[in-house]
Amino acid sequence: MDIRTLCLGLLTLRESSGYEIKKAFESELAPFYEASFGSIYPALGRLTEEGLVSRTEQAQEKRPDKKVYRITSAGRLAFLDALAEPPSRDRTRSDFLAILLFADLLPARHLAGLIDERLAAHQSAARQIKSELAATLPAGRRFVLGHALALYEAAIAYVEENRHLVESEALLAKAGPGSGSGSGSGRLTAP
Amino acid sequence: MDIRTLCLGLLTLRESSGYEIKKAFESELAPFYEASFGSIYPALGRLTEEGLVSRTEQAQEKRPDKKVYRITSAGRLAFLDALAEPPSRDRTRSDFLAILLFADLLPARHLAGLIDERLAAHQSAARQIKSELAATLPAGRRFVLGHALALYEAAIAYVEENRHLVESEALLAKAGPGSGSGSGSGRLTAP
DNA sequence: GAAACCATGTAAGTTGTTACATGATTGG
DNA sequence: CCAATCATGTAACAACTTACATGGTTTC
Repeated sequence: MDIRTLCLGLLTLRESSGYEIKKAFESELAPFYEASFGSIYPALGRLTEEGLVSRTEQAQEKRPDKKVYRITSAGRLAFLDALAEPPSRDRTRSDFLAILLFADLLPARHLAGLIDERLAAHQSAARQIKSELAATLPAGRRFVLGHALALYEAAIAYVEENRHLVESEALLAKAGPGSGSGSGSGRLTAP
Repeated sequence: MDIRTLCLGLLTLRESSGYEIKKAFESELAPFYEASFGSIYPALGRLTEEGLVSRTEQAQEKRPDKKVYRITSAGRLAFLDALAEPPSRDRTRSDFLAILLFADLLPARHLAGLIDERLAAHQSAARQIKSELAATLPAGRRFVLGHALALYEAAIAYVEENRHLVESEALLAKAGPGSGSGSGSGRLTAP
């Protein structure tokens, strides 16, 4: 799903300026999409040309005119079509995991620092989602926020329980065959 | 971390042809990176020019010469430098979650189909990771595989427990305020 | 007999980011 | 007083992907 389509989708929720669309990417669509102004403004321009959104300008003193975009009925239909398409599979890129794959090339204290930072970041993200979940929310939003929270919490738990795998110098070269550890909870090898 | 650097990293594990690097992306670096031939071959060419890898050609009958790449000591140093850089934050894009955010625009049976497919895909991915974890593995690889497994399992559990949020027509318009549901386990609202 | 695997590479195209250009207002 | 917020846009650049080009071999 490209930025253009996502802008259209966000405009089904409420009318917005480009600036507000950016913020919507950072709340509604975080943490599973992001977009910069450099892609949002051209996308809104194209949607306007295509008649999928309409634009009204609100003059403002001492600021550039605010341009408010509203989705048109053609836009709604187009967005429904896009939603009906089979979703392409998730794509993730994680420097953190790439680095940890090569853990044996790095000193344990460096890894410990990286892991501490990651845990702190995830804990703060989880806390923020929890506070958002306290409000009344549309079902889709609630589902998606809860999903993000569940993944953050799983990642935190996993990293806390298994960081010893990459932090013990003695174990860096190799680890014994897994004891199965069926359900992903608990340590993957003895400490 | 760009494809070029990741190729270099994979070559610290073993010497490989471009074709084998592609497969390594699909095993070692899955599911948190991917790359096509169109980026791998040029990356290997550039690394060779820069002296970070060496290339030897193995003539083969009835096939293009196989070109085997080996990392050089300059290459090892360069990769260590890259690993020491602070990791950029994870970026995920998920059409599935984007679609679910707009669940109220879609019929419940369509959503049910999407969710069934996602569960099947995640279950199969989890099964495959479990079988890989049965072998003896370097610590970094084990950590990273276990991480992927933990996230798949958390996603499966969450979706199974909360799909009712988006599948009950009656609840589509809005959901009540959360009962907190502190630790992400359990349902977010009553069924 | 079709699909997947082996094996390399290029060119064109997509999609997006970063930096540039500009500048007032508000909150800590 | 410094950072963040509000507000829009363009141009240059980066990084990939897809499709094209080629073709034997192995497995179901």
